[in-house]
Amino acid sequence: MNFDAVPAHAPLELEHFLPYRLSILSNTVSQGIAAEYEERFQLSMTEWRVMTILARFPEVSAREVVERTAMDKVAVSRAVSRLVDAGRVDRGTHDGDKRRSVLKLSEAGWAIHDEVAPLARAHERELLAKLSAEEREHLDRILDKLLAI
Amino acid sequence: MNFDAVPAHAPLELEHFLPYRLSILSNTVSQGIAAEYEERFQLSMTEWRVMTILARFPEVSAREVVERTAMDKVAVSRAVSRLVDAGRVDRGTHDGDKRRSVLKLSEAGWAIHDEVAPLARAHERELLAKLSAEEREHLDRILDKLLAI
DNA sequence: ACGTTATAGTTTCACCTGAAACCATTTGCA
DNA sequence: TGCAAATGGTTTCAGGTGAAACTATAACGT
Repeated sequence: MNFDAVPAHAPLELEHFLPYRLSILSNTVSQGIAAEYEERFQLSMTEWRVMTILARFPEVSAREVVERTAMDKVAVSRAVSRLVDAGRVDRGTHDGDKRRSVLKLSEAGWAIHDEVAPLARAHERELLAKLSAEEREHLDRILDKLLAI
Repeated sequence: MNFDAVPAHAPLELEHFLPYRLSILSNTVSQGIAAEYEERFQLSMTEWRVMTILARFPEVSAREVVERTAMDKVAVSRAVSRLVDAGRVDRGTHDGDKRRSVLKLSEAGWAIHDEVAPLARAHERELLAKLSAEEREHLDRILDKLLAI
């Protein structure tokens, strides 16, 4: 005999559902950091990500930025245009392949980078402060595994 | 004497930067799941999230959905409207407070829920399969800490 | 050498998103 | 009781986003 008046629909429990928890955490963290530099420097998150790539790998093409950020190529194209317009990035053309752009931070771009980078790092430290040293190591290893293709 | 020709700009290493890694992981995972049901059921991720809440907590108001999902109230309002239009959610008015809506899944809504929920769970299992039982426990505890306000 | 195919990057389009303004209703308090 | 403030929800507006189409250039195979 079935005493359940309503069939068991087995609803998802979002608060224990890993993809959902990751989404909440990621949004909270990223928006927390972005909120600081967006207003202060009129800098969007995609623009900032492009800048971090150009800081580490000067003279790359837009395509390499796409590869290194996992961002959409349209998003990168637009972010780069805005950065060039704002005088934060210099865009040249590759010798020998006129399709390719050659991107690097301008002086102004470096100046902003050098202000925002410590700010981002401080946020990360604050987040990691909630964990023990052991947990930080675990998280690092776990993310490595989950992010492996 | 300073032998560094260029000042040390200390660029961020995105691939080791926690907020960035979380963002990549979260997007990959969520989009992987959403890709399956979006086309098959014309169901957006926000709509699906609203449905999971209504599955677990029948007869809630839109405001409660907002509270439980950490989604924007505009996004919830629109998702609910689409779900009502599609006949997947029934929207009534609260007795004694005509501002409040009373939302619940319709028969059609439940039918879709019962197809998508196992699919979502399967994706989560697949993701967690990359980890050992111990790592899964660690991740759970770590997320608890990081998500605590 | 030359036409097909591939690649770098931009534009278009259709949609999603959040902040702010807005409307209706309810609550709180003088 | 009556009026200001708060609340639930929707609409508006000003972006941001990705898929697909497009342009320009380069690479490849015959």
